[in-house]
Amino acid sequence: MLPDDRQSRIVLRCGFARDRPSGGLRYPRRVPVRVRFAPSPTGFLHVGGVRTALYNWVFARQSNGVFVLRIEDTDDERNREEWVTAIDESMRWVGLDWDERHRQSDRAELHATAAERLIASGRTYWCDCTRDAVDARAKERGGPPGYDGHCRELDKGPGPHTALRFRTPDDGETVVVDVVRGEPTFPNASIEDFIVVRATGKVMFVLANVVDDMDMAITHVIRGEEHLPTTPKYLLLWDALGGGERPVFAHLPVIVNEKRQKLSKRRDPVALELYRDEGYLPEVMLNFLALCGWSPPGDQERFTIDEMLALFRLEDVGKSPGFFDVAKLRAFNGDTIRAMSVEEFTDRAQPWLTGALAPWPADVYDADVFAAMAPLVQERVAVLSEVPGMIDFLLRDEVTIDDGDWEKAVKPDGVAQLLDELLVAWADVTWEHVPDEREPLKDTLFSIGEGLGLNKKRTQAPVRVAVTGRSVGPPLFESLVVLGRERTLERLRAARARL
RNA sequence: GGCCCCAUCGUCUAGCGGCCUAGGACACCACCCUCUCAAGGUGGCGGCACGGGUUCGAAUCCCGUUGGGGCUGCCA
Repeated sequence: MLPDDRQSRIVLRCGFARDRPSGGLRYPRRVPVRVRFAPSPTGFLHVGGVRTALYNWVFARQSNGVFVLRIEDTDDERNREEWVTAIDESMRWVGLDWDERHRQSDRAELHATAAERLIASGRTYWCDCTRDAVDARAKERGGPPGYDGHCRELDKGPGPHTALRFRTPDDGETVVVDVVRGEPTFPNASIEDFIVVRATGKVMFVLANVVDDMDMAITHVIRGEEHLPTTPKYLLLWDALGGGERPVFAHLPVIVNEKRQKLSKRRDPVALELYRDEGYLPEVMLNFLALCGWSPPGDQERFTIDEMLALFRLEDVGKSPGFFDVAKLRAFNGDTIRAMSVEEFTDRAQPWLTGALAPWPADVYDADVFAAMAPLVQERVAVLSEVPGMIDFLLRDEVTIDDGDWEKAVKPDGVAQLLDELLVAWADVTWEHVPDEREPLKDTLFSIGEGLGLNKKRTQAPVRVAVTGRSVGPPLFESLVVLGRERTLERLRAARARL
């Protein structure tokens, strides 16, 4: 949390990144804080992006700063309007609200003006080398790939197939002041003369980025680590455009898959909406994503957004890549579901029961049936999309019997007789099950099983499979009471006939 | 290839020179509970990549090695 001196609304002195006696990274803490999350609408919002957005959002909120959502939609080839909507929806779903929202495509004029200023400054030159020519020359001289400065002194003017390059310094170095990484330093000689304006006249990503950050008075650039290598270019442009005090950077560790590679939209299941539809809870996603790169002091792992607001410090963000561990996410989600009141659980499961995500036609659902089963279902699901599968045998007229389960549970010797006796006994037993008190259903079943030398597991298994279709599910006797005597006996008879 | 980044149980992490015989969580295993599956309870397995320094003392600081990753587009 920022101290009270934020009120001064001026640029503050440097502070210590950590309260360690041995000192630490010094970085300016400017106020008022203005941060931005800048996704490009080339696909759904992915979990790594949400993590970045979250850190930005928290950082802004805890210092009374401004959180800017900037849609970087300057790549006509890949942008789609529907993805813009998807980003907004995803952001809303997890509750990350923005104070300002901009479309980079609306700002082309500003970018063009900046490009002109760059040209006027003499720091750029025109180049009409094709990619192939650049590669060919690199290959020829046997040097590293990349642009060789071919057109530097050729004094070419703008024209078709001609792009504008920024002339990088030949010596010196550019250091990035980074709250999480220290001060990565790049020799300027290793930075090639990069393109800032395409032959089409459109400015490139770095330039647009710099111009917008400058114009929006961004104080802290919090983004993925993959942007670190382009940061020196950013800084060179920032200075060339006279941006004044540079923003402070925080390059967040990448999130990787099980193969330790950066999460990719193409090969990994990373769309936030995927998790939403599967029944992961937004607060759990946020908690889990917060942990991808940061952890509160001590052993605490579960926290609310308010707790995170109180505890989060950018300088405590870790440096090493983190694996997106869905198993752990599931565990978190299950715990959170179990911690809910039954009312809340019922409420939040509705999309999968009666909404667009429900696996059955609207008239199949019966709220009374669900109400009777809810507490039992609640402690058995890890994600909400598993809810309908727990009770479908109670709602549908037909049960689909799992072949594997049938073989294992119903085929064994003695089951036929078990079913025969059960059909008789359950025909007039009191149809109720009150654990620890009256358990007529249970008692009759197990005494028949016992008489046939079947243990409890083997006794309940065939009944479960005959009635529910599967060998796993919610507690049997409670389910039977909801199902009712007639339908239960009907299914038992069907199973007996099938044997 | 070049530049940059990273390195504690299988995974995510705590650790900020002595509280470390390295703590927690997820996963896994065993047992208990039990009508199945879960949940819950108890216990267990399991780690400071390697090599040099610095220091009375290093998981912690420095250097190197190795390993992993990112970037290297007229994409963002």
